[in-house]
Amino acid sequence: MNCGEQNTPGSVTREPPPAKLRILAAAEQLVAEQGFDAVSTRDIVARAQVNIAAVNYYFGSKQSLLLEIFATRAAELNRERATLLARVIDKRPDDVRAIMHALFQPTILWNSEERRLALRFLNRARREGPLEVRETIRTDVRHLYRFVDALANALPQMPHEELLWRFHFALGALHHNQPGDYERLIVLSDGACRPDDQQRLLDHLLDFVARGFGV
Amino acid sequence: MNCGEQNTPGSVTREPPPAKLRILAAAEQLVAEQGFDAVSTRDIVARAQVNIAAVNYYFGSKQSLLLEIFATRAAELNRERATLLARVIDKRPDDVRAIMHALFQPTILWNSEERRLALRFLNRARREGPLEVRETIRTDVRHLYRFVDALANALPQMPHEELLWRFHFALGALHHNQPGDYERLIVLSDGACRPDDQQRLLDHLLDFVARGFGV
DNA sequence: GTTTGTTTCAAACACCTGTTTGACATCCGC
DNA sequence: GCGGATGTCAAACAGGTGTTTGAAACAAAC
Repeated sequence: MNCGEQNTPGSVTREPPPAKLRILAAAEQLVAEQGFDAVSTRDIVARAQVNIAAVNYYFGSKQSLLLEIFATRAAELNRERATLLARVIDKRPDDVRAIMHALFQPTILWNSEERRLALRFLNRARREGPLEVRETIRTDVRHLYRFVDALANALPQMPHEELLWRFHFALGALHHNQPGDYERLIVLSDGACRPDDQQRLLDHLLDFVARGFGV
Repeated sequence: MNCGEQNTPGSVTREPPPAKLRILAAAEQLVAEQGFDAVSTRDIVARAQVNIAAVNYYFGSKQSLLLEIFATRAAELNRERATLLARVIDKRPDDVRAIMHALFQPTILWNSEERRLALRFLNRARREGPLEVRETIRTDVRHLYRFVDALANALPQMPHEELLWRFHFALGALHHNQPGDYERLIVLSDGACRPDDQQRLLDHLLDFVARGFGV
């Protein structure tokens, strides 16, 4: 029997079967590499070595599958950022650069292929994802409020609107460091600037943004 | 007869027939509004009120049609930027903010719906366009060299690599001001920051970037 | 051994995609 | 008038899309 309505037809206490995990991994990797619209259900099941019906059996639809991956990865990222920020607020609450470091570091410094794919998937979702993803990103800004509050605390003399503009531009500078964005920098600098040198990129980015905040 | 090989089967001296122009306009508008992958040939011909075969008759393929729009609009934008830059170099060659103003202004300040759509199309092309578009953008950086040279001239003491990093981040801050990017700013500021107020956005952006350049 | 719930499978479904065809209409130069 | 190039059209093409079906396989429970 199909039970298409349920997302996890298996007993809730038992761990999900390998097939489900393989679908999640395959979908994430393919979307990260090729983009949201370029990946078909058949591409996913081919890589996961699973029958075509498995996607709808386990996730209800292709879209639900991708939304689940997005929700999982976004929560992971926001949790990591919040942890880093809490540490900064505890020790150096007036250090604007340290606050922005907590925001930037988790997306700039990655040390495993799995993490690289997860971040790439998230960025694809932001830009190419279905309307539901975009809407979630647009409205769910709770995790960003923590950073804005921390910045307002560190820069008490700055008008709030001014602070938010600068925070917005800082996010722009951050998000511009994805494949497809930084290639022109490599060409322009004739290879001198290497965005794949993560630590160096992070340093330069934080320098730029801290100056933008006026500190 | 079809003459599928030629892009402009009509006599080259005569102006293109209304049908061709209607296809160009319809394709640009639809892609600007809905994205590269979301628009089908049939969507385009429906809006242009043209038979389905007209796209391939006039442009050879859907992709060629979109590439032609991209090339036209990109050339327009770069020409405008170059004109503004030349004026700045002539009058205030040391004014970093003025140089960046020449780069930003044409994409931030637009005064017609037609122009808004053209800019939106260009941004869609950058992010979602076919590989050929991405490759063109990546390699054709001639128009950016003028700005880098102007900046290097205005900031002779700055190491070139440093300058290029900052230029790169400035482009990131610029490109982040598109629908889909700035919505969170509106939510975060509870409507106080209005990215649709073009002059205000441009001022804040130039403030931020100029500070980022250390001037 | 039978029953029950879960998982897998080949096949098909209905629909959409970009592109092509060949016939028909139109217009211009001669 | 005629011939040939130019434009338009309905129809079909070949292939891809996400999703569904119903039967089979499997495991554990009784």
